[in-house]
Amino acid sequence: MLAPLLAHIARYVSLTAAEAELLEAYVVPHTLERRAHLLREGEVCTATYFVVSGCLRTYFLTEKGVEHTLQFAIENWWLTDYASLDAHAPSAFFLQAVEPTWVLVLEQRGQEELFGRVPQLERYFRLVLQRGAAAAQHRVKLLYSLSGEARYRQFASLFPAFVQRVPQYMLASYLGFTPEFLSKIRARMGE
Amino acid sequence: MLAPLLAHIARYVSLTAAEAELLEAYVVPHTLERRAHLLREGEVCTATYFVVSGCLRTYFLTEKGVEHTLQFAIENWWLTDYASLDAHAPSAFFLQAVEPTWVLVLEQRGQEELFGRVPQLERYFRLVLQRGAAAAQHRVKLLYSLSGEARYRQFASLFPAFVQRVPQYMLASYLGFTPEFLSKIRARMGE
DNA sequence: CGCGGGTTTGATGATGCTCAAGCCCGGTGG
DNA sequence: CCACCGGGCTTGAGCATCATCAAACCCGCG
Repeated sequence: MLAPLLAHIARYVSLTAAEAELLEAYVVPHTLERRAHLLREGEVCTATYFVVSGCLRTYFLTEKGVEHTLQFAIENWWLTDYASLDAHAPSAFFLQAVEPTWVLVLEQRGQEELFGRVPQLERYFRLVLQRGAAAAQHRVKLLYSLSGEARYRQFASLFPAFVQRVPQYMLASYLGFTPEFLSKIRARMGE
Repeated sequence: MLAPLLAHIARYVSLTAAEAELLEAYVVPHTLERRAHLLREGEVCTATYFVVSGCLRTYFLTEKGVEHTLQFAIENWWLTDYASLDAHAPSAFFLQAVEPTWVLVLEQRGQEELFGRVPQLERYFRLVLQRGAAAAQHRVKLLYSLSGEARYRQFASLFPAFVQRVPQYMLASYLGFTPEFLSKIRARMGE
């Protein structure tokens, strides 16, 4: 069932019933357990993933083995490693399910053909990427303008539910500091 | 003359001569003096800009008046504020020429019509955005995995010419630290 | 019950900021 | 042609933020 994807697409462009059916041939549903990986460092990324329910993240490891989360993707977000996808090169990142997650898989292979047949989809993905670019700019702006503690406060007030869903160490690594420091922030906020 | 843009487009998709001519009607050349602005905080962004020669940057100001550079765009890069463009909302950013710069202006208005007539352009911009998404991920990875000094060393070794072209305070604000600190790094590297 | 991953707590210290002063150098006006 | 700006770069002292390391703790799960 790809109804959630069709609903999301409809926010940006309109497809005919025939076009929607065409799309169906290119998209495969897949379920993931908590902590399951879609991609590991060194592998070549061959698909983009649409989150129907649950949550994915992109992270990488430093030489010392420390995790850093680059991105979370919740319902209605697409996630992939574009650098690896484009260049057919080994990825520097991991793609992982944060919790039990239901995704739709769109393989890169054959995608150009699909877009040739359904040009509205090419527009849809352009708009999705545009939204992603805006989000990335906003992300860097936050990293640069706020202190670690202020970033946490803002994030927690914007997405209180999400803070509950995600392990603290992932959140810390997303916000750009250590789990120990996050713990100290929370202690200060508690009193 | 939009030959440089056509050359760049040809790297990704192929246009017929008629399509290239169509594009010409939508693109306006514009020259900018050093430090001239294309967009200021609070204004609504209505176009995307292609750098033919020179250099643009996106920056913003904190409440204390400190500048932070989010992005540089040199030859063959597109730059805009997608958040403002999409939502027709006041921008949080400034777009500015770092040096005398020659840009091509593609107004948002009428763009959908253009893409309707030349679907290959929609693909081109999707691919440009994909490349931008990859660059944004890489950027955050660098911010998270390297110290300030290491970021400067890496940047200087990758783009030695660019370090010459740009004022140090802009570079510092792009790399995520203060001009004073950059000065101290350089002093240490000198000896 | 015990194990183990995740979180907490505390001591110590490095990284990079703030503030303030001086300096270098290109541009402008007298 | 020189004097004087003034913006940008440099230098230094003191300090805040946040990392590191290590130990204890908590709690769900086998």
